[in-house]
Amino acid sequence: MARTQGSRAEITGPLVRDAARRLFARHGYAAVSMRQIAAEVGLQVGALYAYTPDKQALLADLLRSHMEELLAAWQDDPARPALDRLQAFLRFHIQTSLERPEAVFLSYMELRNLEADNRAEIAALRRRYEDALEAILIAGMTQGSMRVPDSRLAAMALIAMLTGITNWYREGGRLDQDRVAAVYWEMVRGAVGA
Amino acid sequence: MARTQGSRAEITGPLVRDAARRLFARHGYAAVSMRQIAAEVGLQVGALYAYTPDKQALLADLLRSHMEELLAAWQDDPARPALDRLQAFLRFHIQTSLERPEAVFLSYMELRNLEADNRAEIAALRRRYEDALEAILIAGMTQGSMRVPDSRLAAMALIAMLTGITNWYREGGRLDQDRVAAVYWEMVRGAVGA
DNA sequence: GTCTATAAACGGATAGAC
DNA sequence: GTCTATCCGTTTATAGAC
Repeated sequence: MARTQGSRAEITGPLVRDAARRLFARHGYAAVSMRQIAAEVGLQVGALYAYTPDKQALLADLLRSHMEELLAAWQDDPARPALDRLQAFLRFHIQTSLERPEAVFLSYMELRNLEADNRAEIAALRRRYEDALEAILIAGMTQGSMRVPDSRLAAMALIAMLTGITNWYREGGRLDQDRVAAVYWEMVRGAVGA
Repeated sequence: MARTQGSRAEITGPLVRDAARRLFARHGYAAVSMRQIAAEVGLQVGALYAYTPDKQALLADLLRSHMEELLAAWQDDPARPALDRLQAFLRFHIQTSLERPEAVFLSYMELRNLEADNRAEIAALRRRYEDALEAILIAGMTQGSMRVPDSRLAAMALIAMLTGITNWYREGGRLDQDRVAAVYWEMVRGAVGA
């Protein structure tokens, strides 16, 4: 039989992280107090420190786990045609971004509020993600199915373009996710000279 | 002969705004204290309140004046070919973004820290800027020189893509501003089906 | 316009009881 | 694991002297 307290802890931990993610994304890391996070979960401040050593570690955990999940979820097959891989990347990026818009926003916006070593770690993870896209573009040029003036800049441009969707997309809006992906795919295909 | 105090005020005001812009962009609005801003300018805290009623108004002023300068500086000529207008927009957006990366960053990142009425005002200005780009895309489709699947989404996609440059561009880096503009222009042309 | 001093609230984090 | 209580530094903003 499950221990009451143990079971509670397994639930409370994720709740604390969910609340922190939501509040940090909405108001900014510095603007959110530990008291606000506690209130959102239904705890008193002191109890939060059973789940994180301090506020900074809470933010670093959110960013690190987001990037690690992203990298683990992305499945590429270098044997496939580059254009197919690019379309798969586009769908993957749009879907995960719209599933977790708060984590995406945080990862791009709150890097500056991390201490140097935490920041370097997250930046390296993000760089691996950018490299995954650039590898596809390089393959496309080698295969002759794409033509981009600079693979590094093209990767940065495409990620910025796709991530920007989270700034305006609203569930139940004019276009659903599939339609958005189709529209962006047409533009991306053109941008890479396909 | 100029009054010492009057002359000082005309200089101090902009200095306060410059310091606030720099610090807000670097650390985030909520993370920056009025004391830090004062120290940056060489004042004591109390003196800041001669230039702004409060911290919130200081941020709102920065965002509003940035957007208004942007809109005032953008000179379009609807009589020209749409592709030329689009290239002019691209050059304009890249140049102004790289000239004032801090203001650009603030305008996109700190909207959430404005009170509702201030936020609505800035959002409306930003919307006008997006509309200026969309108008060019619509003209391009009418003229038959462009083909985009959705003019609104295309405008949002292009602005996100171009603004993203501020995230990685470094003066004296691998590519200078003209080269960056040329690379992006090739991608943008493709994206709009030209 | 700028200073010093201060009010009043809020920040992160910890201690000890249960 | 959670609560209450508290420490102590910092925050925005204001008052009054110069």
